[in-house]
Amino acid sequence: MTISENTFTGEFKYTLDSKSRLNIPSKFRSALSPDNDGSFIITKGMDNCIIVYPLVEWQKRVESGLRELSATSQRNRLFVRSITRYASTVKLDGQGRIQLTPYLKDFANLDREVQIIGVVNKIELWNPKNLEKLDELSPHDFDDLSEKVIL
Amino acid sequence: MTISENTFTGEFKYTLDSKSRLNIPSKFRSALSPDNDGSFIITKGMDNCIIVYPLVEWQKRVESGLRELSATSQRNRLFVRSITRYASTVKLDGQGRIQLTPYLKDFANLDREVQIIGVVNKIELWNPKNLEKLDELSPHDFDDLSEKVIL
DNA sequence: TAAGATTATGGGTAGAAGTGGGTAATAAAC
DNA sequence: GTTTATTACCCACTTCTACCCATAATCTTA
Repeated sequence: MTISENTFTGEFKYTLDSKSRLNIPSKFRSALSPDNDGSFIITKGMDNCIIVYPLVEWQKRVESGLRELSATSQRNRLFVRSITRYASTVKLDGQGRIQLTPYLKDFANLDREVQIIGVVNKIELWNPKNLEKLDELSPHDFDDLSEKVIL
Repeated sequence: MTISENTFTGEFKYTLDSKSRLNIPSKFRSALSPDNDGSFIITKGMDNCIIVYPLVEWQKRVESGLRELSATSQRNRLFVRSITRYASTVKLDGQGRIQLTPYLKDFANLDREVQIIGVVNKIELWNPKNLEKLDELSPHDFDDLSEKVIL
């Protein structure tokens, strides 16, 4: 609504129920543009987390990036396959939840607690413990990048 | 009537109520351009303060920088995540207040008294005690820091 | 100065949000 | 073809919050 569409920020700690269902924060749901029809693509992230893309964001990505990458080298093809292989479409249920696949749930070491983070055009799902382990960016790197973004 | 839109100057000392609501000075509210629809982004600053951006100011930064940063380098991923993680959208209520998130309130060590400072295109929220400490810095250090305080 | 408007602060409440569980429909396995 | 497992769709409960109304202090202006 007030937020620009398909842009997500903020952090939430929600719980996964016995049916592997996860509530998507209402702020994220309302940021989802209508043409997504309440659908996301969930797939493997690169840091032991699950990535959730709005359907249309995923499609953009496939068209602009992955397609070209996959044609070039074997290394790229492997990379692309590793991403698309475990990607699946999920749709919000009546209560605003999505269902995680067993593979992804296992991949991200999720049991009950899930840390949900908005990262601009996608959403990341973390086991809170894995998130803690993540190395913080060095102040130098932070400054360096900050200058490019001018926050 | 106002100096210029989305430009904030001056200092105020307001109180946080039992529901973690904070009044935004009326001078700041009237400086807020209408396209913000009364919304801000609040996030972590350096030195234990909270930074409040008008929504459109934040969006400019996202579009000019964050969104473009590639998701494929670990360094960039850490950077983008570290910024968006604690950023959340808040909207003025009927009385001109915003609600702080528990995390940020804790991060800035806020209990009841809040020092609100206009810093050109953003607003900073401080625990008055932390501000006193900052005043002890030499003017040179202060200037130096100010230029680098990006968040 | 008096009267009205604006501002800062407090609190109640209806509705929304997060969570849990039952059951019918569908798919998979035997 | 029958049984078992999974999924989709309801309904129920508790907690939280956005919205409303209220009051006192301050500012504006006639």
